[in-house]
Amino acid sequence: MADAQDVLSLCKRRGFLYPSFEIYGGVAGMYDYGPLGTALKNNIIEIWRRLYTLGEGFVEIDSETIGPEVVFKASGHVDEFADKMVKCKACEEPYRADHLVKDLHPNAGALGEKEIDDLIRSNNVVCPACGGELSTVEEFNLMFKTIIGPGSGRVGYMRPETAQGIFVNFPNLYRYNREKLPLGVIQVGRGYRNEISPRQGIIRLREFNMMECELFVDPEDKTWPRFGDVSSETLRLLANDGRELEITVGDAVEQGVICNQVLAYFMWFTQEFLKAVGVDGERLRFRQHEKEEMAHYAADCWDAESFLSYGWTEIVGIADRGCWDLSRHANFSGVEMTSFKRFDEPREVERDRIKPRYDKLGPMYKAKAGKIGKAMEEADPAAIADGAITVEVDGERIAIPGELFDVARVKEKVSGVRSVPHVIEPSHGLDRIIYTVLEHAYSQKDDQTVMRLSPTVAPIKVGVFPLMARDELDDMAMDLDQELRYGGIETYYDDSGSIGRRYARMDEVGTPFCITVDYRTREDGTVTLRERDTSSQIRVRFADVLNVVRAALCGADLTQFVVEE
RNA sequence: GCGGGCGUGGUGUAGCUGGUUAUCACUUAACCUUGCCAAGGUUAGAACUCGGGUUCGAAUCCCGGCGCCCGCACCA
Repeated sequence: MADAQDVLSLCKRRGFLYPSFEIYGGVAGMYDYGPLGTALKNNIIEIWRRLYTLGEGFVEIDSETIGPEVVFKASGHVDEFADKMVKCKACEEPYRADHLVKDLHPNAGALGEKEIDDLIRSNNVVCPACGGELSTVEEFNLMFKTIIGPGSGRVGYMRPETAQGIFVNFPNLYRYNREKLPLGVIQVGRGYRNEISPRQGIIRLREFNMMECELFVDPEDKTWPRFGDVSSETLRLLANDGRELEITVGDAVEQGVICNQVLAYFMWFTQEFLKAVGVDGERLRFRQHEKEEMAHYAADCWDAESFLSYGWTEIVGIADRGCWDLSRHANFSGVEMTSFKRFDEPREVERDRIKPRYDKLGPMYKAKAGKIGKAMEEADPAAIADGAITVEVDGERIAIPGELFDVARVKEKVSGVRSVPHVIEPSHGLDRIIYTVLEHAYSQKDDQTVMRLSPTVAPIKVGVFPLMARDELDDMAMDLDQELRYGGIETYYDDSGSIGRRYARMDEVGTPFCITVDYRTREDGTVTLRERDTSSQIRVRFADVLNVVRAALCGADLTQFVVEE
């Protein structure tokens, strides 16, 4: 098993990762991607993006990373995403308020600020360190707070997830999708969480990269068109009833282990993505959240976890967020966040409706009459009690006596229903995926490090060397190098030191292939192609190189290109 | 955030009962050499985590900040 220190050390040495602001001593939970890390990250993003956009027909957006307070009020992050804190007035020591009173209440974690404050006052709880008086309870929110605009502008927050940028755009996107579900929207970007104690390299960052997908589906229909294609594929699950199972996607849904087809399909989809970028399938599983572990918005949630030197680590969360987000934004914004499902045929329904007698309402309720009438029309006749209907107008409940309305049987044509879509969210921690890919690729061969990165994600695809940096071998190698680069293949030209050292250097950064121009090249126009994991070589024609490399990067059989000895 | 451990070239380290120009290896660069897997030679570059204190003198002792590791807590 690779040691995290070794992996991180290599990452720094070879330009995958650098601790941020290192010359100033660094900041915990912040890392910069170096040249190779950035290339690796871009490659992973591109694979992910293509799977979702080209593969599933989803659309991609790019939204703001700062949002006004109301967005995160609605999302719940302002209230839920915070710890309650008190500080000692004497020594300034901060404490988790709910921890100080946990012996005074059976469920201290669930108490509000005021309740905890009352408990502290009535029980004379003092600072555990110095006995000083405690401040009132404050929230320590894990979001970074800022001000939008100069002076006392609006309060804003750095987004803790990219998801909200998609939710608040739902009406636009639904329209873009020509008012049809399902609607899949993806976004790649940064999120910010002011972690209390970030650790473990890039596993827990304060500023981190996410790839999120919000899939809006009909709440009544959580089937998926391509589900049949994958139902016999297997998943490794750890359910929250304690069961560990290898089970097919189809059986998991049938037996109710995974609650619906969409969720199950995207768990499989996630697994295929992760394997494609180089996560070891043997070190991958899906763990279902415990009921109390579930986020404030989630109805069901499975984490894809990879096994690292840190232990099992969440790298993707796949949640059924239900209608939570859209409902909340509808409430807070007053904008309708629904989809409209048209019936095949408009249906005629007969129903009773309340018809207000506006001629009598007017004189009685004056200015309010209009609003009251409207509320009455929307009220259900079944709610009539003792001959009167009670409606709520501007927060006031008013009982309207029977003589002010009639109940009439009406025929209505209904052409469909409005409902708030449910959201299935595969949310990827990109930095954690990158780290997993690096650690799973890390291997030792005869005391040397070989990064067995898959060709699709490797930052450098081909090392190009002249066997000797003379006798025109270097000129030929440089021509070859340029041809490959112009052909869209990332290369690395190297003519320094021994050939073995150059191979080793490429092995260490995960370059899958190396091409060497040697003396025979001058004679018969062939070069050697060396494969990283086996060190085996084949000889191919100089003129074929671009095609050979393209085939090799796809893992295709290369025998047709091999020149006999 | 708490408790414990630790910070020396790019990496890994020696020195740390204070005292010349801070040890060694790998790495990196240039040149020579080298006819396929980190060969060799010459030369060069490169470090005491930061700040304060004690002292004639601090990599070394003391205090604090920052960072890393382990445990607890936290983890949408």
